[in-house]
Amino acid sequence: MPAAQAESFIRALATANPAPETELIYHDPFTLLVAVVLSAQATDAAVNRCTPALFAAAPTPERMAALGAEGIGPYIRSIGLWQAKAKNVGALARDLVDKHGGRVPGDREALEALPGVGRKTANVVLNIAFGQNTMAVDTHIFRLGNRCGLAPGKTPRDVEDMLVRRCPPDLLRDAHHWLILHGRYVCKARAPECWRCVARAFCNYRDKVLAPPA
DNA sequence: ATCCCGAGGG
DNA sequence: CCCTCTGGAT
Repeated sequence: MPAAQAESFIRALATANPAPETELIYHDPFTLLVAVVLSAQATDAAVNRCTPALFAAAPTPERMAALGAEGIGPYIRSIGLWQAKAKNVGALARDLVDKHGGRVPGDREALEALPGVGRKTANVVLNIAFGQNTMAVDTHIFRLGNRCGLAPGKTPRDVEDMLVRRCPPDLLRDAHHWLILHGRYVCKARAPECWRCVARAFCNYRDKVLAPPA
């Protein structure tokens, strides 16, 4: 996709929130980081349901580290992969206390060194909590990009670089967040809801799955 | 019954 | 590259 068209594509997606009911409820670095770690393979609703009690019990890295995997587990048993996540979050909080003065580091290298934190999670935290020019390319964005011919045959990392390069600076925050939601709730893997997609004009598959259910 | 999905490990 | 973890969605 040509540069000018890519910018239009990003602009279209960045100006419409497709799932206002699942809006991100955490914005400070620590709760955001933990919430994102818990989000893999779980619905936003499930994460938003169980995290308030968890953060009431452990609002800081110190308290979370003290809770440990055994103490964290009971709060998150309703979401997928909870055993691994409890372990990761406990170890992550321990690392924050021991290696980062109880603060969430604001650089990629340190974030990705934390247990359970990969490139995608680091990019979300860097963008939303630290205001940096990053884009988290998860499989939702990757699929959306592929269906729209954003960067045919390219790797997720290539797509990430392209989005960072093409996204107008004033739209960075919204583009990052709304792109994920579009892939997750509109341009879904199984039953995409093309009839309410703001990127229809760019999509190569729209004619095949455009109609709403009867 | 099968797919979803990010991180980590083989 | 492949596989596993797990509850939820379909």
